[in-house]
Parts: sequence; C-alpha cells; structure tokens
Amino acid sequence: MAELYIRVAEDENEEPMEIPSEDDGTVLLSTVAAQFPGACGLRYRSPVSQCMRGVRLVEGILHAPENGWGNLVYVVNYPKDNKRKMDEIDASSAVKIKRGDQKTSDLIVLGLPWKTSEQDLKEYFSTFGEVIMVQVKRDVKTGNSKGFGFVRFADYETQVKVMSQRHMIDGRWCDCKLPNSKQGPDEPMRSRKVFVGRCTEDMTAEELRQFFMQYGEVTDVFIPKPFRAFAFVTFADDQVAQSLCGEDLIIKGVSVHISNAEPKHNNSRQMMDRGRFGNGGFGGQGFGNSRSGLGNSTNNMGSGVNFGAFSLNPAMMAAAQAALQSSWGMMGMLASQQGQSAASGSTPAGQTSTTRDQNQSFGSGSNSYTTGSGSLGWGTGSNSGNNSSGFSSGFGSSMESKSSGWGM
DNA sequence: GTTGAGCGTT
Repeated sequence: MAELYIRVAEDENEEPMEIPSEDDGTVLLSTVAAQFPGACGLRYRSPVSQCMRGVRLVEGILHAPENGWGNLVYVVNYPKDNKRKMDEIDASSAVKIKRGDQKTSDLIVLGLPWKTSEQDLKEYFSTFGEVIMVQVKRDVKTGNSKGFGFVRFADYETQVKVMSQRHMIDGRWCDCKLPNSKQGPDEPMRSRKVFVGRCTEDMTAEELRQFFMQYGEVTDVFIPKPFRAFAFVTFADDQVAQSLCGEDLIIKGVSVHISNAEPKHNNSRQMMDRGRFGNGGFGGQGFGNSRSGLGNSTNNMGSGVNFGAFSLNPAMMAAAQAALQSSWGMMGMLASQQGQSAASGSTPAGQTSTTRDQNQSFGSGSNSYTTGSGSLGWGTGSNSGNNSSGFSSGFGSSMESKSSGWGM
C-alpha cells in the first residue's frame, strides 16, 4: 500500500501542497500539473547525499524513490527551468506590466448540454473566481441552445486556471478556450500544435496528454472520431512543439511519428499581412526561428536544422528525412498489452439531438479524456504490423502549401 | 487507415 498523498512545492522552502497518489503508489504527472500548471517532473533532496535527485518519470507516471515517497517535500520541475527563474525575476522586479498578456478575454465554452442556462454557467464558473459575463448561444428562432457559450472572468489568473482544465457541466465535459476571434495568428513553422501519426486505437487523449506532458505543458489533445490513426497535441509553448517535430516517439510500445500540424482546412482566419508571397517560397518568411536546443531530441532533422541558414529546398529536406528515418522495422517487442477501455461514461438524460449527438462517452469533445483510470498499465506494449518505412515526401509539399491560414 | 467540430445576429 502506498501513502495517499505526497508533499509537493514549487520551492524547497515553500509551503507544500499534498498531492494524491494512485493506488499502485505512483503519482501521475498530470495530477501534479493540475496544481502546478506546466510541471514536467519532480525532484527532491536526498536525505543521504544531500543532493537534489530527480524522480523517475516514465510516460507520464512518477515513480516513488526506493524507500517510498516518505515525508519529503518534492519540488516541481518546469521545462527549461531557467526560463522560469527569469519569469520570477521579472515578476519581483516590478519592471513588467508591459505585455498585454494579463488582460482577460471572453472564453468560449464548448460542449454544453442543451439544457444548460446562463444561470447554470454563472453558478458553475463562480467557483473559480468572479464572473463578469456569461452567455449561452441560442438559435434565434427556436431559442434552443447551440451547445456553446461564452464566459468572462474578472481576473486573468482565473481565466488561466479555467482554460487549463476540463469542466463537468450538467453532466458533460466541456472545454474553455480562447475563441477564434481572439487567437493571435500563429506564424508558420512556429505552431504550438503537432500532428501525431501512427496512433493506435487504444491511446486515449488522457494518455497522450500524460505522455506529452513530459516535454512541456499540453493545452489540448484532439483525437478524431471515428478512429483514424492520428491525433493532434497542442503545447503551451511553440518551441516545445517544434522541438518534437520529426521525432519518432514510443507510446505504449508503439512508435508514433510527430510532425507539423497542417492548417485546418476550415478556418479562414487571415494571417497578419506578412507581405510578399511571391518570393519563391522560402526566403521571406523566416524559417530560421531561433531554437534553443530544448529537451532530449537527438537524431532528428525537424528540430536540428535551421532552415534559414542552410537553404535546403523541400525536396532535399524530404530526402534527408527519409534517409534518417529508414530504420523502423521491428519496433514492438515484448508482450502483453492491457487493452483497458475505460470509456463509455454515463449519458446525460433527456436531450434530443439533431445534427450533433450529445451522447458523450468521454469522447465527443475536441478532447476526449478517460478520467481517472487508476492504473495505467503500459510500458510493455506489443504491437504487430508496425513496419512501414514508407515516407512519401509529405514534408516538402506540406511546406509549400502554406501561404495563409495558420490560425489553428 | 498519417492532417481536426462546433466560434459570438453583442
């Protein structure tokens, strides 16, 4: 049996917060991140060596040190720890109050039950902080809810908190996001979103979130339904996303491939006028966005090559990538995979649906999570039929096709 | 089986 809680703090000297462990004695990184957004790991001071030690982290699961969690205070790690320190220096030196990032804005609330009223919304969101506006969007004629609404908070901190989690409102999981109208145009090649190819059907959004959390704060996971063998993962930081592009990562024993997310077809959010589209494609738009070698990437082109410096053309890039990637033959070894499908939540009662099916088995949202499945038993997955090395030059063509429309 | 829902009659 394990302790029920471990003590976690942002700093050794700060007041720790108790964080629940799982039944098997592990602690989910996602649980830590729920209290410390952006956390990517834990460390602690060894009573023996007096040195800081890292807590073992495997695919989103934190494992206790040899002698259990004990009563130590665990300190939160953040990606690029020194960046964090910079932030703190900024904050304390009061020279900030510069950037417009502290202003609140309306948040769109997606996935509302048809029956939810503005009153309900206000009641729910008031538990997070002062609510200064709620709306439920309805059909003008019928007065029926369209299943989404808006909310505005008095404080930016509240807004951040609300955006960082999902919400159970009247029996459905809902997401709160910045509406499209407020989304700053994302520069090409600096997208915060990555495409995750070769996903298997048993990978849940929550599992993907837990896995990718080790690289940086994950703000969204999207798995198309029905199953299509890919997913999208959005990070808070575009550098994290970019650093993963080109990598092959092992999730539940399966090699998935990370690449740039292409712009969604649907959205016609025009980019800020960046001038010349006609300069032959590559020169003008600045591919050489500086990248501090972040994280653990090693062998990939995607994160290592500075397009600005070497002006490779797309075909050369594709070829080079193909060359680097031609070695995924037998990946899934080891046996035994637990197919735990913990989904299929309860269906909220009494809703008629027209175009959209509001039955929500944890999966009809842009995020489909399987909450709280206690023991995630992966790590030793087997996977047959995982032997493609085909790489159909999608790289070059995808890069040429983007002159506008990157609001993602 | 490698590119995604739904976005505001203020």
